[in-house]
Amino acid sequence: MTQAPSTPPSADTQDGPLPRQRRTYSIGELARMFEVTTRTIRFYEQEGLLAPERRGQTRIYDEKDRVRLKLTLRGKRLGFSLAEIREVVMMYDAMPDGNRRQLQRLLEILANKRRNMERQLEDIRLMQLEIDDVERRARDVLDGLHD
Amino acid sequence: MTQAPSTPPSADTQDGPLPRQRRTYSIGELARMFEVTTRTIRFYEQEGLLAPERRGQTRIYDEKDRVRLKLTLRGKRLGFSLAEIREVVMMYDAMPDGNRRQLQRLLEILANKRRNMERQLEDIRLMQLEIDDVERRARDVLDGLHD
DNA sequence: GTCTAGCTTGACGTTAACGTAAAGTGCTTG
DNA sequence: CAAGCACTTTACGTTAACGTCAAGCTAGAC
Repeated sequence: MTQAPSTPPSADTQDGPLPRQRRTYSIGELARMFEVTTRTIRFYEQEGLLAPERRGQTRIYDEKDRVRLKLTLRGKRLGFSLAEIREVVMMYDAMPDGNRRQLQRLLEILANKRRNMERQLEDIRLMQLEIDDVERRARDVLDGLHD
Repeated sequence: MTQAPSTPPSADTQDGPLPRQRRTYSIGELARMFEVTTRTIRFYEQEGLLAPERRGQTRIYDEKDRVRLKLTLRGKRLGFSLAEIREVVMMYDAMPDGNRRQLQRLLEILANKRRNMERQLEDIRLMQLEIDDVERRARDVLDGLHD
């Protein structure tokens, strides 16, 4: 429950115009931030989705890591497996020097995900209609129950 | 691969205005229809999501069962657990004589699912933007690769 | 110092959602 | 009637995604 930023002032010399966005996070911070456990975050690293630096033994996460975690969790909420997410993330990272086949494969995957999401959109639309219907009926029954 | 409706003509007497929608399905038909295995369908029954009639030992599915399976699979695609789906489905079935607390609970669950789906919609929107971005970059790199 | 909070690795446990194999039943088709 | 196919039950196996200890390191607070 205690919130303490991982980098307290530390009264260093040199606090000029430091690269503004160079903030870092501890594993616990990220865990609270996204409401997952530290175990989860370490597991994602083990699965190749994150690769934080180390200060000695301790993991240090930067902005890029945070974004990756965010995207990963979003992917999860949409039902993608960690393996799928990793595939895209890794290809994205290797993009600048990716060869043609890799890039073509990436485009395929993206097209797939797009189709997947189109379907999900449709599913959501339909499911919302169903829910509307069920709710309406439930309310009707409730109204009929004026004791 | 062979498709044969479960109720071949059977050359019975009496083929007048039979209750038009009284069609039934075998487990294999449903499986092919929704591209799941029969194991899956039996599993759903075991989990209380389906309750087909029996002709002897064999399961006979009617239109209502088919719809249930459809809704179940849609729910799955949206990331709901079988337990969640069952809860809604069972309450829906028990509705006419459901007591007030049950119905209130149902409304809660529905509100929850609604929130869930709102979030999914947002996730999809964001994810689509990400994908657009990644795809654009991939294409840029590909274009730069004119050998 | 020593105490605490938060970090580490390692390893086994757990749950959901099926897969898969074995062995038997029942219809219909040549 | 024998073959074949779709169906049945039983039961153990599998995979993903973590949970849950255990045991130990480390940096700052008192």
